[in-house]
Amino acid sequence: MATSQKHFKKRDAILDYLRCTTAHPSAETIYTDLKPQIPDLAMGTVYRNLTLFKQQGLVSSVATVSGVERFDANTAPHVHFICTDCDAVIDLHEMQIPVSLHETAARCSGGNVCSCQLSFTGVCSACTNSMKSGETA
Amino acid sequence: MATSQKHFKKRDAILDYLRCTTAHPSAETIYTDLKPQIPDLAMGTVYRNLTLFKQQGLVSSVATVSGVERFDANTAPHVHFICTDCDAVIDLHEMQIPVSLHETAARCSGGNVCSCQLSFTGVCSACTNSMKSGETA
DNA sequence: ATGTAAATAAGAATCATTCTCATTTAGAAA
DNA sequence: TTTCTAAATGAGAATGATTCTTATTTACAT
Repeated sequence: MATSQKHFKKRDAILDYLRCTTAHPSAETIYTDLKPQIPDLAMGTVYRNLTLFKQQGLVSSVATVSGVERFDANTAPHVHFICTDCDAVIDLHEMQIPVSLHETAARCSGGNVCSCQLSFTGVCSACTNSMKSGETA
Repeated sequence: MATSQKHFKKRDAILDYLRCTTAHPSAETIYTDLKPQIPDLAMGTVYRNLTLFKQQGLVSSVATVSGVERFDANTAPHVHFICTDCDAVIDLHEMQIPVSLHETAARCSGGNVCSCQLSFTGVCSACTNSMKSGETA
């Protein structure tokens, strides 16, 4: 369980779900996937806890894809690839964001930098391949 | 005027507005700012043309800040600073996105990369200063 | 047992965005 | 100049994601 033992069943389930996936799910995906195990889960609970996790720094919002916010329990800065075809948000593990960028940004902006996002948009390998083999959209 | 001379008065006004600002406005800001000059402008027209511009590659969506999409007529890849306090989206001109990153992303993802976004989140210099001098939020 | 404060369910409310459809417009054709 | 046509638009309805409200439930402390 993620936090204490008190009355945080749903909260813990949501955080655990996020910690066990690299799919960068939306609130609705989290809800849909947890609903069978937790039949009395409500969408409001998912949103409320996601907001809380963001405030606590346990979860970050990595992108808004097709108007839908996507979440990640991996709050370390890392690089994402966003597919415009299937809306997948994929980690690019091999790529690193140079720490120096952070400092440069702070200097250039004159403000306080607290996070950084680098993302590439395009068509993922799966979609590229299915297009080649002529599947219907 | 931005395109031809036909019946694109509103369209051209929207594109010109975007080309003359570095504020990365939302659809609503565009609407509000143009409304005095173009009293019969409708929100639908702003959204419709923004969608068109995106398809044409004339404008890109640079971020979603507090649930609102922000637009930029500068489609060259560049770095942004997003203020969590005042929702400003500010260009960091001095910073460059290395072209090599693009190629690395294509290789790592195995897909086709078509655009890239690097943004830093934090509190901008203006907000940092007004906090120091103790203004009310 | 009872009280209390936090967590939740349910659904209403909000807000950004998209859609529909009737109207207007600019240019082409007659 | 009229008429025609296709694209652009205005107005407002519809949609969909997210937030809010309120009553209820829960877990723990008393």
